[in-house]
Amino acid sequence: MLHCKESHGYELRDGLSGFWPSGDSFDLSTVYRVLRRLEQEGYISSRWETGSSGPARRLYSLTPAGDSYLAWWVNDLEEMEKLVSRFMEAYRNHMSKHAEESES
Amino acid sequence: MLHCKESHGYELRDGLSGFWPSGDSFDLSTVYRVLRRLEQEGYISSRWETGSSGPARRLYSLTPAGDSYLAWWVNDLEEMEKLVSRFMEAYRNHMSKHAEESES
DNA sequence: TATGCTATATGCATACTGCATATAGGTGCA
DNA sequence: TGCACCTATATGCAGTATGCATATAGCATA
Repeated sequence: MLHCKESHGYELRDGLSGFWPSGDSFDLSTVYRVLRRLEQEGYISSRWETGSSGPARRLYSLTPAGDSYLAWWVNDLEEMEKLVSRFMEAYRNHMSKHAEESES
Repeated sequence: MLHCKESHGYELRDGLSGFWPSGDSFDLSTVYRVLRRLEQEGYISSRWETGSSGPARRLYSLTPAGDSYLAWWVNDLEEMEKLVSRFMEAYRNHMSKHAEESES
């Protein structure tokens, strides 16, 4: 999301909700803590926005290091996807054999 | 794996390694602790096997509750797979648009 | 002026992880 | 026999992540 545009914690949580089933999402405190950690590690940077309506917002944006980190992270997630699909294949394979044995 | 046949911690770790990339797998202590927890929760049960070669083994097998739990767990994992693939689609979509904009 | 929404932040108890370490039986070999 | 090594289970500890509760505060609107 930060690769698309700079944003703040509250808004990011709302955006994340779209990926979750039936409304539940990250706890807000987790979102803020992840943002703090990513900033400490240099992957994102923040500035305060006071002009808009409502209380002040801490706007985060991706740094070049964050850009690289995102690419690495997505790659890692793809590895995890493969791992899960290897398991699912083994599981379905075993279960169908198991069903055949029960039949006979 | 326990749905296939009863087994012990050391062996389960070896079996798990097959799913991981390039040899790395769960830490053994994690395996043992997960087994203990699953037994406490009633999803698996154990018995000691002393007859075979080497030190005594604690053989675990799936209980009926564990069977149901496995089905639930796989279903949950499928939900997670969908979540990840929703993200990956959004990510690739955004990245390809981003590349187009850089071109023009 | 009081209620509620937006927004950020911290405290706390609980839980999981990796790494190190303890323990102990068995196996092979000099 | 003695010793090194492998199998097997288990615990301690520090670091880290999580959910829930709570604090704080600005702004909107009735």
